Amino acid sequence: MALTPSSYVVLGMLNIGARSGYEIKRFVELSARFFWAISPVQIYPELKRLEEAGLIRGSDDQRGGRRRRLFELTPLGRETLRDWLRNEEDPTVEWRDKGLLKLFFADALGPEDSVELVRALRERAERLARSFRTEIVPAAEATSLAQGTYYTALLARFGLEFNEWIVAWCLGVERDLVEAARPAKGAGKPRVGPTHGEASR
Amino acid sequence: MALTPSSYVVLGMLNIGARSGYEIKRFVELSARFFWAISPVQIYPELKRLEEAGLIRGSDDQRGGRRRRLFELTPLGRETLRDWLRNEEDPTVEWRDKGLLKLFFADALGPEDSVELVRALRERAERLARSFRTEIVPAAEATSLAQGTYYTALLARFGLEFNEWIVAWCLGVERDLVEAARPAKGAGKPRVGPTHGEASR
DNA sequence: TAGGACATGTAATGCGTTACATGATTAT
DNA sequence: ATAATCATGTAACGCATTACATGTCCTA
Repeated sequence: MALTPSSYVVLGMLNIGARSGYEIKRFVELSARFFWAISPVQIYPELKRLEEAGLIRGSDDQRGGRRRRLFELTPLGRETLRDWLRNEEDPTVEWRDKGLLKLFFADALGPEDSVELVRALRERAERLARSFRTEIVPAAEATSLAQGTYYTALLARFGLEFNEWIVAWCLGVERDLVEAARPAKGAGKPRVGPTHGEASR
Repeated sequence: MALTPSSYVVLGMLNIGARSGYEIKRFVELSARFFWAISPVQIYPELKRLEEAGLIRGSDDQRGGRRRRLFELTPLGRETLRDWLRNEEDPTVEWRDKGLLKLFFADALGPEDSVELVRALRERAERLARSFRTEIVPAAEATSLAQGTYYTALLARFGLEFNEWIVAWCLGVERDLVEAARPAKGAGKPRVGPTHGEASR
């Protein structure tokens, strides 16, 4: 059987303490979703496949009328996860950002509308940063503490710092745009050139 | 007819100077690909659809035996693009990064193997930063100059600075990992805690 | 004269999301 | 009582990638 990235998400989540499909879903929502989304519709069939392959072991946990199935990694499953983590295929990235895409085409707009696109991007990053600060980082740190893990919290902080960096970048661009608009008396677009440069470093 | 993000990529690329399907493909490879990938198989049918909808106008350009079709935006097409850029739907992001995903699960590994994951992430970002510096930014600045655009070059610089930020973040983590390994005599994993904190800001 | 860039496609496959469905338990 | 959360799925759809196909022109 061929293992997909989704398989490894499931294996990895079981390894850091998730036990049921539902818990995997919640873990993902609170962390991995930002760099690897996966939905319940993928999780449950995946659990079945992994169990058939002997990588995880499931047991029924009937509490009252509510059924649920608890899983744990088998030694084979743990080794399979570790092998994947260690193997050297180039780690692919796919980034699909409608906000950046719109900004890329912003020359089609006048200055007032285009600065609005930067602002929308910044506000999104501010919202995300806020949710990292108040929800995701604390939850990840709780998990790290409970499970004795390090990278759970590290990646949550990465998400926070990344969004803060985006905010800073947007603010730099917004500053440049108003400055470029001033001397030309609000008329022209800013020209290509040095601009705000090293906003971060 | 319903317009998809791919439709707007095509419209947007025509707006900043691409003329044929092939040129759109090349433009995308040199810029938008990093925040919105799209392949030839999507571009050509899309051109057909947009022409049928009256958003672009195509003409045959037979140079010798080599056929090619040149397109330009119609006024309606340009207005459609501008409307999309101005409308306020939340700009969705999707990030799918196998490197970050692996790092997230790195607790399954020992310290030597897990630092290797950070290094792989950093090296990828370094490669990307290099390709931005030597290829993408120069190409984008040439386009900006030729077409009188601003955001083409801006977004290329964004890609460069973003990858440089990733490199800096990885270096911070790598530093923390070796420091955490030293006092414990190479035995333990680093614990949850303050760590390198504000590597950037 | 062979390889690479130019130029445009078709067909098959697969992956993932959306919408929908079901039922139990806990909190308000 | 009602809503929210727990818990697990099915079915349909659509979008995007992969592999393949074709032919031209230019350069080394």
